[in-house]
Amino acid sequence: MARRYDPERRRRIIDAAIRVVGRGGIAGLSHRTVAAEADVPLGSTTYHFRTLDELMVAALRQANEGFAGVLAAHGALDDPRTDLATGLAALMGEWLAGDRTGVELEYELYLAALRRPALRPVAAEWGEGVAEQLSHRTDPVTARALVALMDGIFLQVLLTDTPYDEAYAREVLRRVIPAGPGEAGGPQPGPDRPADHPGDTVPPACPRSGRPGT
Amino acid sequence: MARRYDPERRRRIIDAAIRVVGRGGIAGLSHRTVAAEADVPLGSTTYHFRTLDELMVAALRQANEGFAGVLAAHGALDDPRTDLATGLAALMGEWLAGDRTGVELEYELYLAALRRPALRPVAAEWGEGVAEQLSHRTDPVTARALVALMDGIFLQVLLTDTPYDEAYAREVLRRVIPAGPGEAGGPQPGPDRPADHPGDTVPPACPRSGRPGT
DNA sequence: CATCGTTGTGTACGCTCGTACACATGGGAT
DNA sequence: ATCCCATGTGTACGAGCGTACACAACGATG
Repeated sequence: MARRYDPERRRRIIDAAIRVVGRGGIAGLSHRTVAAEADVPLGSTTYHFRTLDELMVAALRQANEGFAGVLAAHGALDDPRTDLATGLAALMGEWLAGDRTGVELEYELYLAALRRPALRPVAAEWGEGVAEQLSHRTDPVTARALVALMDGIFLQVLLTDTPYDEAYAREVLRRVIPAGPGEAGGPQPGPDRPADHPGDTVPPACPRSGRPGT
Repeated sequence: MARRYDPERRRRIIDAAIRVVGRGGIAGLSHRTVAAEADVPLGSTTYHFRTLDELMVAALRQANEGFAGVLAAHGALDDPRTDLATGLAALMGEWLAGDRTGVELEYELYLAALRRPALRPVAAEWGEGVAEQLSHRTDPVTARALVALMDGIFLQVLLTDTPYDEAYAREVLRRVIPAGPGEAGGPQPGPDRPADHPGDTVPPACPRSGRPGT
């Protein structure tokens, strides 16, 4: 039974693809390299994934534990007493300090999606995931801005080989977050969520909650 | 020494490489495609550029006019009376409105630089170029933050197929810029808010354009 | 038991790629 | 004039690629 039909084959191929991309980038991804990494015959990869895009989408979606996963793992951000900028800057540092394979994978996907429409939904999902996590603490506009800023900071770190400067990240993140009533940057004493900030002339952002299908 | 036949050979190859990358992405760049585009024999491209990385560096450096070029072309940013956030948001819109080849090329470079160390300096240059332009108006920390934020916003626009929201960009850019002596650009809404364009209205934020299916 | 169709495997074809290398060309040095 | 060598060109080779396709294994079905 298990001998013939191997439901783990598919998963193993996907895992191998993630390792291949993590090691050599998307450019190094091919049916053969994945087959070799997964220790399955070439025909097996082409059977389960007719096209490379299909394999890429499956792999990258499974590796969905990017920064959004780090955020979700630390419920700390849900605690309204912690400073959001400080927490985000710390989590960014944590993510960058570990195995950078995940970080590189995420941004490789981001940038590869520029040319491959098939990857766009997956790339968009990640940003939305982070934004959704943040929406518990701020308004949608700020959440989107924070995502954009963090993306830019990550890219700066990855592309310039400069070490991650957590204090700098904390500072600029704090600037984006509209100051609540009272102190600026400190823990928020108010019990209810600081949703809107007055004088905000920006239209409400698109919630974009739909999840694209496979 | 005296050039032999065609001193423009090299330049023509570089131009062809830029067109090739702009059309099909870096993935479509090869000695042969460039040779075909430039209408020169294959050996000519390999002679002038022994390796593909070398050709890429030359091409991308030449195409490095990018956003820094747009900034430089508009001396408007040097005028301290204009609001920096407003000006940047407008220039971003201008860059995105035109031929997007340049924008895509820029971020294509980013992608390639993630995995190819040879391209990293070129990628870093463009960010530094923008930061330097900005340094005439703000401190280095803010300049870096603005670059990061703009990168993130560009990526959001390119990846989600949402139209560029200039009002949103202006708002979040303004938050990053600390309120200075000459200009009031900070998040706090002071009594005199300069350079508020009366004309520009906000486009509807949720077009939810059809997502690219598989 | 015989048959069939789904699932998995091995191999081979045609293509593009980077690279190497022998050859052509013509201006400058002698 | 003769030679030299930087410059330019054509071709060929091996590697890796996506894809196609014939075949093997095995559960379901009659």
